[in-house]
Amino acid sequence: MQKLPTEFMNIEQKLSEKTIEALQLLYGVAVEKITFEKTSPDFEGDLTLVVFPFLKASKKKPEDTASEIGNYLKINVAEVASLNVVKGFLNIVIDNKFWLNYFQSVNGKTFINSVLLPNAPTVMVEYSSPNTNKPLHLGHVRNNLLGYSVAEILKAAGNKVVKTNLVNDRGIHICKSMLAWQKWGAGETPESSATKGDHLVGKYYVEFDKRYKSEVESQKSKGVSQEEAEKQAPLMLEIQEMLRKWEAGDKEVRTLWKMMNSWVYKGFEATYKMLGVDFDKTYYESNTYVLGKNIIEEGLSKGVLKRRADNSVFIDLTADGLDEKTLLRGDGTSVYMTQDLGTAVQREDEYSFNKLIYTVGNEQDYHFKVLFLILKKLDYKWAAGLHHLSYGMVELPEGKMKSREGTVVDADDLMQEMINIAAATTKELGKVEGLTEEEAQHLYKTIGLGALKYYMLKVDPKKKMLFNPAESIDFNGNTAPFIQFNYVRIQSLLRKATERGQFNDVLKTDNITILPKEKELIIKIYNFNSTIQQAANEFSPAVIANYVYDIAKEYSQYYHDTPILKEEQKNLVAFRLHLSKTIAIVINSSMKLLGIEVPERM
RNA sequence: GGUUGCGUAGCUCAACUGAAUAGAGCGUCUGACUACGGAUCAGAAGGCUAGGGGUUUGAAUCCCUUCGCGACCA
Repeated sequence: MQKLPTEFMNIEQKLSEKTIEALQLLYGVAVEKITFEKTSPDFEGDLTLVVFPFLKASKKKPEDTASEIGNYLKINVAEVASLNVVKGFLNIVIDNKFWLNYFQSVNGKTFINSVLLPNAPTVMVEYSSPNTNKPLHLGHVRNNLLGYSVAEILKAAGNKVVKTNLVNDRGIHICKSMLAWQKWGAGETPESSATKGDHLVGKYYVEFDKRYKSEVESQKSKGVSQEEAEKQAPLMLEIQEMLRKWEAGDKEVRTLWKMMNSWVYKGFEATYKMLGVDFDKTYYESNTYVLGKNIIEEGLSKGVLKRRADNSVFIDLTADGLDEKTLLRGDGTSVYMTQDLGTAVQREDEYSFNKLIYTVGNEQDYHFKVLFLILKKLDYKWAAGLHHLSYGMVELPEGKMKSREGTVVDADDLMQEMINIAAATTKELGKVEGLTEEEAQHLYKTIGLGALKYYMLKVDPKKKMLFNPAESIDFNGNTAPFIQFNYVRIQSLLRKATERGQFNDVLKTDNITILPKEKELIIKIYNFNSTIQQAANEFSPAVIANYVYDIAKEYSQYYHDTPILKEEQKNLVAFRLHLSKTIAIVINSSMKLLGIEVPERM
């Protein structure tokens, strides 16, 4: 983390200490902690103390109490330039020199330190978690972007991060595409059909579903009930037989499974690469699904788990407001929960993490609540570091995505679509002049995917969101292209200034009167580190997204009404250029945390 | 039915975890506009924060309740 000048770091604390002193001296109350707030933009000042809580002790009017405390601070804290009192709010103005000094100390520096402390906590972030029977869709996109961004934010906040992916590569749904391919695929491969592997396998999954449904329908027309028809359809019997063979390690089935999965992985790899996400470690359910049974034994011996008459094992969570949860069926087979217990323990053994973050949709809120509670009851002390990063569904303007109605938005198609829109818009605005074809293509990708990523990340993860592609790629408003544009404009400004020789290397801040907007910007820069911390604590890229938009917008206004290069005073021009440059660095760093690239020209 | 999450301008989202007149963007209306790069700028309208009650000096935020939407669990 960037070191702030001690003087600056101390200002809030100094004020806080002196306030405590004042309260003791004036009213004889002992207060442990005082926090200052940022002054509302409508009022003059930088920091604000709310005095309402002290009225009981002072037995005076809010205004008088505020003035008394204020006067004490003015005398005892040198950096206090002036004060004003509005009702119960004491607004403190900090000396301009102070902001300038601060700015000088961060000028042009990178804010995110990539060197970790030796005792940095380890945080594991699991995300993506795809099934190998179909390609990724819009919902996965939100998952991947969230997981990746949260991992980057945690890194920036000083954690050692391990990104993991748990691939669901086994089970009945995987067998479906296998069987369909075997029966009707006629040896089709990704190469022979020029199709991405995951899309090809997905096609057979759909094929199976279609045929199976028609079987069920024909059974029903013979008077069989829905439930019976589903169970007795020949395809269902075949698929179950295939799953049995897979579990028994049947050579033929396993070979088919391996081949089709390898197609899918190749497809996923391309999608991940395009999306810009990656993993340090990939787990496969085919390896982990047997885990967890030993934990059940352990739990039984500890008496935390109990066995029913039918031999199934369960845990009673009714005292915690939850239900009884079965962990092992009567026939000894395990359930999802069993596997997740085993996986968590295995990961702790491998990495001894301080935190483990599961990026999974909010439809699984209950599952994770139960999982974490069981691990706590089993007395694993690391269970306190488990966290479910739960996110809401992505909806489209036309409504919800339903795979059955064919309204699923495919991830690859979506990304291509975004790039196409970006290309069309960019060309229309005449921004590609002088770029080679290759550079132009790269720019479209940067803008298109940036727009997509920003649009999905700017919303609070736990809330459901509406995805509107056209709106996301707007060059104005709260969008990535707007932020990227402001970054690019600064680069252009700096180039021009360098040509004119206005950009001195050494920044001198003597005799500068800073504008209110400049002070605002400096304060925002100052808040960058605490914003990263907040985002890390909340596991929320939205915090960063809103921050970077705010600073870009503020800068945009500043740029518009300040003649940066026209000013006579040389050191003022240099200051404004340095301020611009630092803002560009903040924008770039923030966008990196969101996994978004910024172009140098656009 | 049980559990749980959500409900903020016409629309998409904020509000630093309880503070000042609830903020942006898009859209709408009214005026401006020969800067270093605006796909511009300045103003305006738009809100009983789903409804009701409570706690508090102070509530979009915490508690209770009704309604609406969703998700899980049978």
